[in-house]
Amino acid sequence: MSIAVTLPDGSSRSLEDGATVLDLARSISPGLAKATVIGLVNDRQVDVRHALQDGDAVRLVTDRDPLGLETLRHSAAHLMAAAILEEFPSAQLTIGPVTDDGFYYDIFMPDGQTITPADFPKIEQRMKALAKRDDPFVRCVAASERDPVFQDYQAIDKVEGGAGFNQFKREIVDELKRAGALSGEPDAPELSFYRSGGFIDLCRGPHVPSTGWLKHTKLMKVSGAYWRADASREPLVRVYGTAFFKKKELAEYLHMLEEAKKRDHRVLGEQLDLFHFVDDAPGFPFLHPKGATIYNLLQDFMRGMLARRDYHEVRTPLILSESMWHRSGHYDNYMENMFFTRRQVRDARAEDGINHNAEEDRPMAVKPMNCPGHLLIYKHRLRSHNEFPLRLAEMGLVHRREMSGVRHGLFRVQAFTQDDAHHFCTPEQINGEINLLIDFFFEVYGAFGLTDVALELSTRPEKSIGSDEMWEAAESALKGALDASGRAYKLNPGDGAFYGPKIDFHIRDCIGRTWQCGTIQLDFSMPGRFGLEYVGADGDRHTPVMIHRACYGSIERFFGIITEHFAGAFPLWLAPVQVHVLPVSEKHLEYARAVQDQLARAGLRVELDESDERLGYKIRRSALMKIPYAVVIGAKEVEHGTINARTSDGEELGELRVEQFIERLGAFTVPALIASFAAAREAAA
RNA sequence: GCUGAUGUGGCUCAGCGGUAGAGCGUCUCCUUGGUAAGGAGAAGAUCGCGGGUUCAAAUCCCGCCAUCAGCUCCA
Repeated sequence: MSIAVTLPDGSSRSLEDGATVLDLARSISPGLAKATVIGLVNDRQVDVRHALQDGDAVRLVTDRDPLGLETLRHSAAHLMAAAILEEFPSAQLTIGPVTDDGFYYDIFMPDGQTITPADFPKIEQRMKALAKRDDPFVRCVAASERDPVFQDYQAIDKVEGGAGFNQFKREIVDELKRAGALSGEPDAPELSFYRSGGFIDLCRGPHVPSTGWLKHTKLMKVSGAYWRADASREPLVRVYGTAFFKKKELAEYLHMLEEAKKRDHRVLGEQLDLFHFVDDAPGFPFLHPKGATIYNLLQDFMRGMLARRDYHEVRTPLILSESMWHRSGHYDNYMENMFFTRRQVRDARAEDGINHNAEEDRPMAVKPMNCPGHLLIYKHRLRSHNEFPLRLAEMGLVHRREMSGVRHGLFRVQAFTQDDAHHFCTPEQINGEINLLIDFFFEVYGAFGLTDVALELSTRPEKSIGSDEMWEAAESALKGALDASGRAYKLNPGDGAFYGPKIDFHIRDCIGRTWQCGTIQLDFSMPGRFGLEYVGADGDRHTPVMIHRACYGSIERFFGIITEHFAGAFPLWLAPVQVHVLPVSEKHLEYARAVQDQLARAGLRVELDESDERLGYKIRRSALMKIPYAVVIGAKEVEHGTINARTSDGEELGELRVEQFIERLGAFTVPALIASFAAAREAAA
């Protein structure tokens, strides 16, 4: 007797009757058998010991699969729960799910007991011992509450001194029973338990084959939580941990967290005097001179890139009438995130002399997006297809209300500048525009050394405007352009903008974190709502297609991202101060001023340290401010008419003439940088 | 929005019922110095905001605001 199963590539494999997922992996290769965490059988997750049936479609999930890592972490949550029960026998387990970067287990601690990070070493010790035993995770399905497994389970997770087991698991079991578990019906949900060594937990599964897989775990922190996330219910202790397949991966993750802490742009923003926030303007950054320099350079660079691609820059108002936002659909879809104006009128009859509810004949709202403004510019006169593709760009300042608790430095603010643009074109031109944009964006990110960029295609969300046909056409247009570009992309169903599907650009920084920056959104809806038209070659009027796009996304946020990416040591062209002139003593000030002048005339941003400090101190201060070059001026330099340069990380360039120094710097202005790109492209072509 | 923590000179923090402290930064003076911290002195604070308790509140209680960490659910 044998059975046949199919694999994702469509091939079929025959196996002995009763063969398991693991047997299937073994039949392919021993390496695969070792790496297989779980199986996906007919789209259902199962343990490797699950017996296959004839005709099953099987995918083997390995340690390289995100789902494999999720499974590992779920199993690690069990391991931690077992260790915690050993350490705190009266603890009652509730739920222990996986999160983005690890797992947690919510635990009820009776009698005012608690778990703190001070308990972590003991718990981790026990987890290590349990992992070392390499106990298999065994799935057991209970047929009834009298089932021995159920009885065993109750013996472990019981309320100390009490008869039954804990009320939380009881609730879950009762819910499952209501859903039909233990009913004996053929399609009833199973009431399953997982046994590993002496520990049993109620669990849907699946799990890694054995606890030996769980050697690389770490407890991270504790926080409070409530049962069922309901503040009126029992408070629980939530213990967080993380787990990886390999020791190296865990070490890298911990190192990344440490690095991220060191690079925190909010801290660097203070240290490097870039920006700050004040309580009375929550989520509204104040850019200091140095921060504003970087912000302006980011804009300059983008403008340079736009100039080579036939964009027309515009400026549109911050505030438009509310009716405009009704028409655009923002009012209905985005109201909670918008700022509205309110008219205040002096009124002697009012209690405080002000009428706060003065009637507004034209209520106004602050723009959360720039598109309506651009639509109005388009609409100002009749357009012809000969102008297409028409690309309107704007460094547009938008305001968006954010729920309290989500603001975060420059990453999540309430006012930010989008490097926004809208392309108006014919349906036939979509493909070309999308491809232009993809290359464009890659070139921009490359200028910051951000070369690891992933694309995602997001489709229609629940809350959306426009007909089914429109969405279908828009989605297939984007997909077609992406396929034609030959670049890999991931599908992200239901995550599009309310007016159209989009392509998002996720960039990976130098410590491995990813950030969504660029976006290209196709919109078949807004032009119609605003009555946009163009005269086609046929002399008839048509509705144009509109593409919304931003490359940095938010300049403020991008600023934050590169601050962390470079750890504050910005590349020369972006450094707010590029050269720091440090005279050894007052006696060399005059010559130092001449050097400063010469460097500034060459287009460098130069600062002269006139303070009455010793050289060592000036160098230290210069290096801490991460100014790329320090130029030392002493008696020798004055005499020779030279300078003595060093970099912020201590590399000495030695004594040289100012012209020689400047020559060595390469492209340090935005125009020079952009010209170097053009030269590189020509060389490649 | 929810949970927990925090809010003291420009910055980082100590003080936690009894006259507001330190370090860094700033300013002044001395020093004229060669590649990551010379010395001395001074200025600088309605202790987040508003109420309350107390003879007395930065300190205790309540509310609000802001910040930080996390969460926004089926084993």
